[in-house]
Amino acid sequence: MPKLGMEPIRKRQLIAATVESIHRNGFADTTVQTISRAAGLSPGIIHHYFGGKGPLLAATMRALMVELRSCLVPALRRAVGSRERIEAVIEANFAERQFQPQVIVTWLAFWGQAPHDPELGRLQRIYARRLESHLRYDLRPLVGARAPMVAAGLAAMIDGLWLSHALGRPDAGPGAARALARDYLDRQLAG
Amino acid sequence: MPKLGMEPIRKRQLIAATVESIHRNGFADTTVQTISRAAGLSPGIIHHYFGGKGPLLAATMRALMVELRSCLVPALRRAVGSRERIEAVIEANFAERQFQPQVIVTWLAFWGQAPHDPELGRLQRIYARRLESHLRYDLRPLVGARAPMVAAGLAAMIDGLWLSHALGRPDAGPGAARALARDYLDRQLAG
Amino acid sequence: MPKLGMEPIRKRQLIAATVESIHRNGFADTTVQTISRAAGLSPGIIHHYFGGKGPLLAATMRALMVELRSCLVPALRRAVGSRERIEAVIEANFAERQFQPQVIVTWLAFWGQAPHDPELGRLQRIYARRLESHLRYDLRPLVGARAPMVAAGLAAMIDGLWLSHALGRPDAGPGAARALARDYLDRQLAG
Amino acid sequence: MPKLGMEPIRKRQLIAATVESIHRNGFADTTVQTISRAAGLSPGIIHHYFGGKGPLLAATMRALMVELRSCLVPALRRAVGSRERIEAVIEANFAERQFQPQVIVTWLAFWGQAPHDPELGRLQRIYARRLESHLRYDLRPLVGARAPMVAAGLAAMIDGLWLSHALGRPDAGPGAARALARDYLDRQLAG
DNA sequence: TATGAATGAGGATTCATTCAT
DNA sequence: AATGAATGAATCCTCATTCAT
Repeated sequence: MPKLGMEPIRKRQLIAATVESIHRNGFADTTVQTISRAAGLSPGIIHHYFGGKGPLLAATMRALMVELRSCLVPALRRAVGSRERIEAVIEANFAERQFQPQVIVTWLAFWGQAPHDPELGRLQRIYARRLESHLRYDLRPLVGARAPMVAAGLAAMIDGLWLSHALGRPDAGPGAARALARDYLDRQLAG
Repeated sequence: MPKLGMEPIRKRQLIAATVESIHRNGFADTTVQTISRAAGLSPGIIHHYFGGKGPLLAATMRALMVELRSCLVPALRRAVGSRERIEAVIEANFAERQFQPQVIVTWLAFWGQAPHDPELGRLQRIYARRLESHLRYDLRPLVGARAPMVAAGLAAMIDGLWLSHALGRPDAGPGAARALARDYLDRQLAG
Repeated sequence: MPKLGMEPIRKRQLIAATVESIHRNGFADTTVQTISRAAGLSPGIIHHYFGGKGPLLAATMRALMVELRSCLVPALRRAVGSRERIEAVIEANFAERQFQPQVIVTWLAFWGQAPHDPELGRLQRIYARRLESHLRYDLRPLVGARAPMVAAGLAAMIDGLWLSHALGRPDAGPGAARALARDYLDRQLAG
Repeated sequence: MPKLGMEPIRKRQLIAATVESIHRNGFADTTVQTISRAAGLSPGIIHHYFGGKGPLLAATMRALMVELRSCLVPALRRAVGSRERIEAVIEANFAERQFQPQVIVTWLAFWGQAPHDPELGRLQRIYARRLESHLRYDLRPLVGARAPMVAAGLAAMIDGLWLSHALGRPDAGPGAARALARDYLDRQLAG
């Protein structure tokens, strides 16, 4: 008798194991074996549930995006003005879960791979477009025509701070990162 | 006597081919074959001159660092004040050669791999330390105690703009990038 | 659930194929491919079950030793006196299975490789020590202080006859070999 | 201007280097590179003088045979009777130069390879035939019809003692080996 | 004469994937 | 549902060999 309802459990397990393996071994050295071992399951299971390594990687990136959104959406709902909404975006990006090395390294890996994998590229473009359109939309009432430029700058700042954190640079902890991003925003809104 | 003095020529060729292959195929799909094919040489030659794929990758990262420095050093010499020196750093990082997708993607790939490869990690730490110490040194007379923070912010900004460019985001061309970085600096120095 | 219990079957198959390949191709030209082809299996299976070529070679040598012992032990049990025990050693070494060119050539190959491979060297030393200590122990009551010397001579004789057989010399068939070894023993015990 | 008369010098150098490399690295791990490095020359030189690795190996085995003969022939000339001639054979086989591990290991390697290489096989058969015909010829007047058997036994004894020495067994030094071989002869002639 | 350059076939090994159970 | 068995293509690397100089 087959156990029922295992699918969502196993899928979550395997996605978590993928993040874990990319963090531990790097993207280039992440194999079906390292993932399944990290999940405590057999290699065959990946094909059973995802149909291959590629689809699992794509599913993992999608899961990362969903998670980021699940941090962002409630914060956006609570925010009352344009500025608060932009700050909510910053907060979400530097929320504890998003700012773990595990997660950042995985984002970094997917960014590196995105130009060479159609599905990952598609997801990455969706993420980028969403982030900038959010920012631009809310920056418009605050900085007018400079909105696209400030949005680009803030997006770059956020990603750059992620990168600094992933690379283990000094002064790149969650607190400092948030402060630097807010400081950037403050100065843009001031002038 | 055989053809002599091929070593530096071949080494340069193979390093260029490595950058090319990482750009075209991604780091994870860059193999001894893709590199040697890009160089128009046989796979064996990589071991002849570098002793393996790993050393070639490290040599490529070193070459990238040397190139960046060769953009930076003369610009720093020409600069007369602290501010001019910081602007020289920005200029060098967004100079034409450094801002090619080929080069940026390669940097990105190495950053992703650095945490899992001792030699690449060493090189990456050297690069990060140099950049920030340059910035901090010259920011000190301009922003005083805020120097470390501004240095971290500017470094993140530079890397974030590289990343935006590598990921093909809009408004992330060389001109826009330079403008955003300079704008960041201006606002930090303004107060 | 997959096919279970294949491991011992496959291991025996691969060890037999190793002996076969060394016999057919020589040690230096025995590759993972020649072995797996002789076993009618794929090259990957060797790493699946043994973890590599080296461990398979060591396992093969161990299997040869086990086989030789399995000829020797019951014969020793049946033997009632010192002399009978020594004759049992001779019998075992020239038993049909041990005296096949396949097996002898494999021993010869391992002897040649033993000085350059720690694990094979270890096994070879175990074999040599066991043989001589058996012989010495049983020769002591028969030839007294000359036991070590006679043991060394008899061991050399046995190996030399193996070698002659492996090299296809005339008068080195199983019968002749046994007769020569027994003759050596007789003459040593006589005087 | 080409240096003249280098051929015999280089050939001797390369043959010595082959023996050295087989001793140090084993036959299976002896490559054109290990040989040329041991000779302090470039890899290309082997093809220049021998036309390849195979011919060099054959030349090395031939050189070993010539050396053994050069020990044997003068000793045979000095010998006055059948028994002295047989003892001369024993002496030659255990002469200092022939009983070096370097040399024995090389013989062992060639024996292992001989069944799979026509040229090495041919040489090995010549060696074996010569040794036994020498022994048989001189044993005839001493042991009559038993000559072939005693010749086979003595040949096996000699090779077995070589093997023992190569494998580093105790009581297998040059002195002990010679004593064991002579003892074998004595007892055969006695009865 | 002798070399280092260069090759490409073949080495061991790893990998994603398939499959019977 | 989930596994271990098994594969064969692809990986990095080594090798004997060729060649221009």
